[in-house]
Amino acid sequence: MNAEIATRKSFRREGEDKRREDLIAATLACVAERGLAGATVREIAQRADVTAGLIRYYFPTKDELIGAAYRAVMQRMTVQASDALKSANDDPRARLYAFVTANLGQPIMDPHNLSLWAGFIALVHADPAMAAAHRDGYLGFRDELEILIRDALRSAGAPAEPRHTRRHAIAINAIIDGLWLEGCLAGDIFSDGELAETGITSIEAVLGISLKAEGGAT
Amino acid sequence: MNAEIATRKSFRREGEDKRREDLIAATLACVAERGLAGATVREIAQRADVTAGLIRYYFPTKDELIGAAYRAVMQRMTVQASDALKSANDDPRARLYAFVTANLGQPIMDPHNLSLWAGFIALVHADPAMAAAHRDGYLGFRDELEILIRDALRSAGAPAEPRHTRRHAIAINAIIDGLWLEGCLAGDIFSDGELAETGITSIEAVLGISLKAEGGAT
DNA sequence: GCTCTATTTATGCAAGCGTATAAATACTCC
DNA sequence: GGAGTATTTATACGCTTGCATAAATAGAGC
Repeated sequence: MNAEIATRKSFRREGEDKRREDLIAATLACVAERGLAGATVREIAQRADVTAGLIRYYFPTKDELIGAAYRAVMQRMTVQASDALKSANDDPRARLYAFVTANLGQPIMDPHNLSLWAGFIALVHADPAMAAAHRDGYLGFRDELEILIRDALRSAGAPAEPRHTRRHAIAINAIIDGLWLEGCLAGDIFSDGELAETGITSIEAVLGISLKAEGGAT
Repeated sequence: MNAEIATRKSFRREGEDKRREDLIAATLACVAERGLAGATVREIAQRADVTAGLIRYYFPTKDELIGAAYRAVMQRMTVQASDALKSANDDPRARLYAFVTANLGQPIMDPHNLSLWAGFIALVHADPAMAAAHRDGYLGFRDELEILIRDALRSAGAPAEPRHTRRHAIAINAIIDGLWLEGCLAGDIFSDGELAETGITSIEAVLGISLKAEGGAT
């Protein structure tokens, strides 16, 4: 040991998966706090308690990290919505009901999620890879929704041919997205559960069926 | 005249309004082409055929220019939607119909508009001034919509008390926003007019009335 | 046509950016 | 416990960014 004052940062080696997750989490935290512009390599590294150079070891370029973060957000929201389905998997109409209310409540309907989402959407236009990632996510969501709708319609004895369910999926996807947007942007001007309730009522009107399970389960 | 090679850029003095408009237009062009990140002071200046320093003469800070551009876009979209109303101002239901289809067609439903919008929305979270600008625009839009809804309901002999129209406005705003989003993001996977048609059908279902004028005008 | 000033150009600066690369170090395996 | 390697740190480079400031000039008013 000599007279050097500055000591080198001590560190632990982490598994590859853990590090990637940490870096993505740090990225999301940065974006949530100061927007996409605030997600600089240095800031992300600092938040992950790591030096900036390490990021490049796991992500060849910053854009790849950003893309990975976007996919992580979308997947997280998808998983959260799917979790809601597991809790109420008996009646098809109850399932659709649960899916809608989950998407229009905490933790999915959150300003941070919107910030992240909007930031990425703004990139979609310029970055083809991001655009592809987005389209996949969107179509995946709509497909899942379309199945829920089809089952709910059938359960209510209503016609559920593809040409109907496709249109319904488009419309109901719009209702969910639109209300989600409103809630994220100005959640404080709505009473608790108002948006979810509005969503359910509107969707019932569009489908022409009730989403309250008649059997009375769950 | 001496041996200097580099000549100073010649220029014309423009009126304040003209310059501001040009700079905003250049900003929008930059954002449209390469996203918000592509809208650098130098790039904007070049597109406006002006040197970078001049921007600061009209906009104290770049953020102010961005904010002005945001307001310009929103206003442009609002005006375009209002223009559609002027063409069909007889029957209240026809007016609502026109308003909806205008918002779900060209030139409002355009990827560029979404890019701009998303970029700004991503900023809203971090910038209170931008947030205020956005909320004003949103509430303005919804208020206009609520009036159209109220008149349409009355015209159809349906109840139109505030507590109903408010809910309807929230829901229908969501439908319009959501479909607008879908169309901007992936307009190519929808047939022409499909989204507008879907919107009308859904809104009719939600309101429980037809939007085709019975009298048969326009 | 001269003067004066608002407008515009030109230049530079300090900060922050993403990326590259070499050195250091924690852990694995024998 | 020693050697080897994958992981991490440290440092620096080249670029771009927004912003500041001084010099130049177009056009209005007399």
